[in-house]
Amino acid sequence: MNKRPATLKDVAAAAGVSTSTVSMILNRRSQFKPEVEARVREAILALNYRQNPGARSMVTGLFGSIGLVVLDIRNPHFTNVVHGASIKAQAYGYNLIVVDLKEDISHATQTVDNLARRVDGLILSLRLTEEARDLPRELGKPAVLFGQTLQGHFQDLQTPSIQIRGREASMLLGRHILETGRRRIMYVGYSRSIWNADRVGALREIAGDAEVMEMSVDTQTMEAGEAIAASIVYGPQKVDAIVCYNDVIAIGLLHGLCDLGVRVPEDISIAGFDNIAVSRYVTPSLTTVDMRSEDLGSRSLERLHLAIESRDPGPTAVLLEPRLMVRASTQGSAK
Amino acid sequence: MNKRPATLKDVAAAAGVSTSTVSMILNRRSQFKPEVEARVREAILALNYRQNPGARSMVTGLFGSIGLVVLDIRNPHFTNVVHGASIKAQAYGYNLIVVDLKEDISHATQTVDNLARRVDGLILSLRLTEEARDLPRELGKPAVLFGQTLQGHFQDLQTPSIQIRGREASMLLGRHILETGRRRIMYVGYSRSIWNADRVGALREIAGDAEVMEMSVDTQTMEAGEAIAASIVYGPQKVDAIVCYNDVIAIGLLHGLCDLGVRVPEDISIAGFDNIAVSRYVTPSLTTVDMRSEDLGSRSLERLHLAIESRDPGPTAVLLEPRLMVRASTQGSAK
DNA sequence: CTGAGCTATTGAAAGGCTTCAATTAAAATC
DNA sequence: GATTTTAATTGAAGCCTTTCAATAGCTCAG
Repeated sequence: MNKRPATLKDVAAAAGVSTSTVSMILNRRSQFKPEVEARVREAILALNYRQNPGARSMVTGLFGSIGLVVLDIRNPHFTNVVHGASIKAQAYGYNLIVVDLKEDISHATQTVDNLARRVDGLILSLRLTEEARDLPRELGKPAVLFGQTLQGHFQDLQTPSIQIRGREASMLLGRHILETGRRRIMYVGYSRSIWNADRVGALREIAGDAEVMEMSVDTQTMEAGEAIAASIVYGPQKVDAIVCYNDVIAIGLLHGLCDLGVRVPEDISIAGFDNIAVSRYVTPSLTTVDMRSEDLGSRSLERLHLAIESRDPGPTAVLLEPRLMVRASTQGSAK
Repeated sequence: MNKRPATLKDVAAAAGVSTSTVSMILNRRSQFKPEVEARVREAILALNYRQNPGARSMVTGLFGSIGLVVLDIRNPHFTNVVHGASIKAQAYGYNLIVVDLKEDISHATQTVDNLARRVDGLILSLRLTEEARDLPRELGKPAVLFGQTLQGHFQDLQTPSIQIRGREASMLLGRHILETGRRRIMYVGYSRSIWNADRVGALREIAGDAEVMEMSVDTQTMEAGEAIAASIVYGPQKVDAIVCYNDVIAIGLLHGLCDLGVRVPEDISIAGFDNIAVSRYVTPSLTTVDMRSEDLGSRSLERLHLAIESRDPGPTAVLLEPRLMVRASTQGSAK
């Protein structure tokens, strides 16, 4: 039942040709008599032969796998990135090795370095290059970075990247909030994020006479968002709108506010980033900015595929436009 | 910059020993003079040597990877399974190759068969064995199945499995709903699920004089849940409680009901399965049954690890207990 | 009919690692 | 100090595939 899998040699013997012939046919390297080819294909089927990936990778240096490193797979944003990448990976015939850092970026260099030895290319969160700027170049493997643009960073990257305009995203959201008459905006950031300054900066730039305040949570969880509600409501600063680092935090916070009897959006309006699936289904439905999570994943994989085949490069950095999704949590003017 | 990575031979030369010695040390196969070992380790560090996984796998037949096949990674239930598995994978030093079937089970056999050739073991959704009963045995690789028990199935599996008691889950939820005085229960299933009969059966078994009705949706999305709301509210049958196939559908449906002006839980109470993170954060918060998603993943990987090391078998099927999570969506008696 | 020019096919090497039997060095015994 | 035991180390084979130079088999021009 658990018999040794057939090898190239077995197939060659069965078809009465040399192993080279079989290998050539498998890799479409040259023309063969149709009759020979048919005989070989038949033998392959009969023996249920599959290439031994180890042996193959030893000589070609290729693995047929791509490594995808995400910060936290439970965050639907990253899940969607994985999903997008997975679709394309399947189309191109790659396996996807998913590494979940679980927000612990400290061993990332080590992890990525290890991963690099067993894949044909890597898709990495832009965030990682902040820890180790030269990481992608030291890998010796093609890599693509994905994530949000960061003012003054990532532009000179040698490594190709799929980036989504971060400042535009903030401004889209900020303008919408200002248009609804809000004047005291709280930005709830994620303390370990490198984008906080960018986000707040963009908001302040368009704020005019409105005030933009700032605070942070320590984990990207709904619990963290919920926990912060009281300090906003009972804090010293009056607030009439909240912009959260992402939808996960926003949803937690939204829930926390409602528990405290705050009316959303009448008393305080609230919004997030990412446009995760559930945002439309919380109450009130959450205004957010679609950060193109799935596109980030699929385009990264496409770009990486090109790099692996060493075709093109094409533009090094692809910029994606965020999309504002206005929903109930910011509808209606301030009272 | 992109110089050839160091090989065993390089290390051996640098340390002044044979390649066998280095290999032995790396695989802790026998005792060496501390001094020799130190010299070798130093050389490894100095040359930044890493084993070539291809070459290694060729001779050992091992890959250092595990394949995890899920039905839909965007469903937080499966995301949590991946997360649980990922934690243990990291602990044991495996890479996790995640394959997302995207609910399309038709090519599963092919996909899994391919995957099996490049991993040391597989973690598969129990659901797959329904398509191809002997799949795990034909793989020639250790496998672990995970998912819900199904009356009259999966008990005689030769393959180890981590199963969660499905009927108990339904009964836990059913009893709770009956205790709140509901008498007309609608079960909203997923049309492609093989567990519908089990779920409904379990509910009917404890229903007494209460009525259990049944309908289905075609995709496991919030949209699908939302879309079905009207047909429940305006349908011919009066309903005072809804049990959904999972939280994703339940959340969509909950939203749809609220849009139609139905008061939850006063008019209709609603519950789901899985206990995904967001269930606590929708309004009203959703009663559900925790299906131990993360444990399913982590225990599957632990079990698989044992099988790969060919230690034990231990019990073939591990049964996990579901946990009822009572929240606002079913609180309070029927009006 | 011969030899040149192609084409279809093959032989053999290479790639990096593990393993087992064999060798050498060290330790123990008398 | 010579000999036996035991421990530390190594040589060489083998894993399976790809590739490149080389061969064999044809065709065709002269």
